[in-house]
Amino acid sequence: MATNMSAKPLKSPKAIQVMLVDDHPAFRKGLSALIESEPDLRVVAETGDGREALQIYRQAKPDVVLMDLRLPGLGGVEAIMAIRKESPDARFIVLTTFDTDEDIYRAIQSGAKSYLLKDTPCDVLSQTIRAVHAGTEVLPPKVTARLAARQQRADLSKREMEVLQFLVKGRSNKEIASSLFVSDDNVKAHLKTLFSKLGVHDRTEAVISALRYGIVHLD
Amino acid sequence: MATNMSAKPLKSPKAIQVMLVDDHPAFRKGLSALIESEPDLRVVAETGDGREALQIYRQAKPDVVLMDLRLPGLGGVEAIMAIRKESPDARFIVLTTFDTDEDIYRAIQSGAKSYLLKDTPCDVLSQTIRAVHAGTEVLPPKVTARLAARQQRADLSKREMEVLQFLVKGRSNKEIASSLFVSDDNVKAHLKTLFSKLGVHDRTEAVISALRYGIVHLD
DNA sequence: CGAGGAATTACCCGGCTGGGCAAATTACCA
DNA sequence: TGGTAATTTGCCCAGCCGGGTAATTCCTCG
Repeated sequence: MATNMSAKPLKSPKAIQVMLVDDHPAFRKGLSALIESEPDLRVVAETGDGREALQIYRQAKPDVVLMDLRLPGLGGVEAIMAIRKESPDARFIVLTTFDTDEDIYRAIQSGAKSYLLKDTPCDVLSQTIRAVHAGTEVLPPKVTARLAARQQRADLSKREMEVLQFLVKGRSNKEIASSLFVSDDNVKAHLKTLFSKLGVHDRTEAVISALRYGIVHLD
Repeated sequence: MATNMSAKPLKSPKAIQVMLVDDHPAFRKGLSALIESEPDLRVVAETGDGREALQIYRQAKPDVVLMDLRLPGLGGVEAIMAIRKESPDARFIVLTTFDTDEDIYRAIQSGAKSYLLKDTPCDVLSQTIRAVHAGTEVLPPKVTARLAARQQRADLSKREMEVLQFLVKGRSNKEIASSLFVSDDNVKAHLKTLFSKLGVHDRTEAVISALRYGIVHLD
């Protein structure tokens, strides 16, 4: 605790520069404490807002970004894509509570190098930061399994996604048809392919699996 | 930072004793740092497991418990009830990511004195700990609103709940009927009252609102 | 340029679903 | 003990839903 009475810097100038993006202040505080307690790691920026993350990244130019997925302002995946558009070499670790197939898939698609759940032990966290900084991808077995499961599933077409959005709002075929300015039968046609892609037999099951997979959300 | 070189204790012996129950190590670390930075607050115990919470409470006898809801081992509400059975005066602050009507309702029913979301600012957190220790109930406006909304809704009967459980599994009327050893028509009868209580017109909408309200979950 | 996938519409049909109406039994509370 | 709520079964019926089959247009990729 009291080993740093002299004027020399607490951190090596070559410490890995970490940025935190998470909307839970206390969680950020915990991550900070954790990271700062490692001699070779350093927190150089943090925010709880997705949109703000982009600006702050520009200023701080961190080596590694710890990013939550559900954020006010801009989603984590969108934030990653926005930052990578300007800085393709940016390295991201997604750190979140959510572990659906689709969340994981989209995060990796967007360029995240690792995907960890928030119940990850502290030592694994710091190790992952070092690994990702060194260029390694770090994916826990469960995450890899989910990713594989996702890739088994057929992608939904654009129209099928639209229909699915209405399904999780509880809309009937007629309502969906008139919202999309198409015929009743057309909605039924899309539902048929949607059901087979999701491996279900009716709309209620479709909503349930879509929510389970994380393809759509309730909010 | 360096004001504590002497041998006198860092904390007043009368500091409020706080216990943390949350399965995110880093979040707990953040809460600890936050609480320990207040002279009148002190973390005396922590765990990430619901079942363990009971034993640890017995040993530590904290003044206030910060409790998450989704926990391995035993749910937060169940843990609160178990502890209050032995120690009716125990004071709980629920601190969670979930904010459904039903989660809030059950937490308050179980005897929690406050309900905060994890994105709560740090200063509000410490203030709430002091307030709850002093015997005050602390409920943010949004939480109060949800609680009021919950009380508007009619309670579901035991049987209606059972039927609802099957609905969120995607079961058909026939399947539900044979699982419950009742007639087809009986399931339809329960669905009728269920729909009217939830304010919906079909099973898909019923599943959606039940999930929204937090009456049932997907896992 | 041809093949294939996406989007669209159409028809038929059996079955499940949801609404309305009625009634008997049980159980618990006032 | 009387009333209220929960649980149960039954019947009728209109309508939405899901499966099968088919054909057209458009766009893209090889």
